[in-house]
Amino acid sequence: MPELAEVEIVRRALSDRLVGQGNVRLVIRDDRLLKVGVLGGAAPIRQVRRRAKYLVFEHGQDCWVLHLRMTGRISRQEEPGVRAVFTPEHAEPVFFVDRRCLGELHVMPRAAEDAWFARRKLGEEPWPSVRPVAWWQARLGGLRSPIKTALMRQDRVAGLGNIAASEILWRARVAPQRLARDVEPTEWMAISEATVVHLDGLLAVENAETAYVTQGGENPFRVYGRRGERCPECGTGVCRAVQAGRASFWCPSCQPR
DNA sequence: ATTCGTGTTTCAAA
DNA sequence: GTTTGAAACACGAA
Repeated sequence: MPELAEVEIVRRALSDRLVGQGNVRLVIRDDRLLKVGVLGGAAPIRQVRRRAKYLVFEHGQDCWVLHLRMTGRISRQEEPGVRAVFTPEHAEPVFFVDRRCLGELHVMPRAAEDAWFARRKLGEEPWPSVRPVAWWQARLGGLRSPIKTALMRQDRVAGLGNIAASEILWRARVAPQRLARDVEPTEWMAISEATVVHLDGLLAVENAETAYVTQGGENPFRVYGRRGERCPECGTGVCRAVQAGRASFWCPSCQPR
């Protein structure tokens, strides 16, 4: 479940295992992973950065942009679904696992990175620092769409996905159906703080170790995926509805419309 | 045995 | 501007 926090966890893990470990080669096993560009040979990886949910590797003169999409993750072990393998000269290999094969790798000269991201039109990041109310109002305040849908607008605020949207609104006590333009300043503040609390919490719990084993654990979320279960705050049954084609979860008592 | 739903983002089309 | 559906893909659950 590549939430923003998990992408950051993966970034840290890959940075630890690939930077300063001599020449690194990326061996692609499934050609569908490489969408654009030609993969170079062995070269050092200078750094691993994150932009929204994209990972950016500086590899020699090239730049690798990797997106985990829905099921991409890393592993230290050989296992079914391995699509590529990072092989550093002086460290153990790291396996990129992606059961659904929706992950994407784009290879380009480093000079082309800015233009590549400019085409994606990504908004600014709402994390790790708490953004002021005016920041949210300027980006989402005028939208006529529901706040839950607005939070996922990558061109306005980059990095919040379907899970995060439900979780943040639950913490902020704002109903997902409320229109973004109707959200009050105090509610924007709550959303802003909830964003940081939510992501910091995931980051603290899912340390670099668990990032290697994201499957099989218990649902770490408050309302996401918990239709019918009791709200951890008040005990009311959690509701589920589809908004813009995506499942939303909320507590009708804590988040009145 | 089919069909449905699934964390991502980007399109086209209504 | 907003919303919807589809697409990329594989697989477990209903």
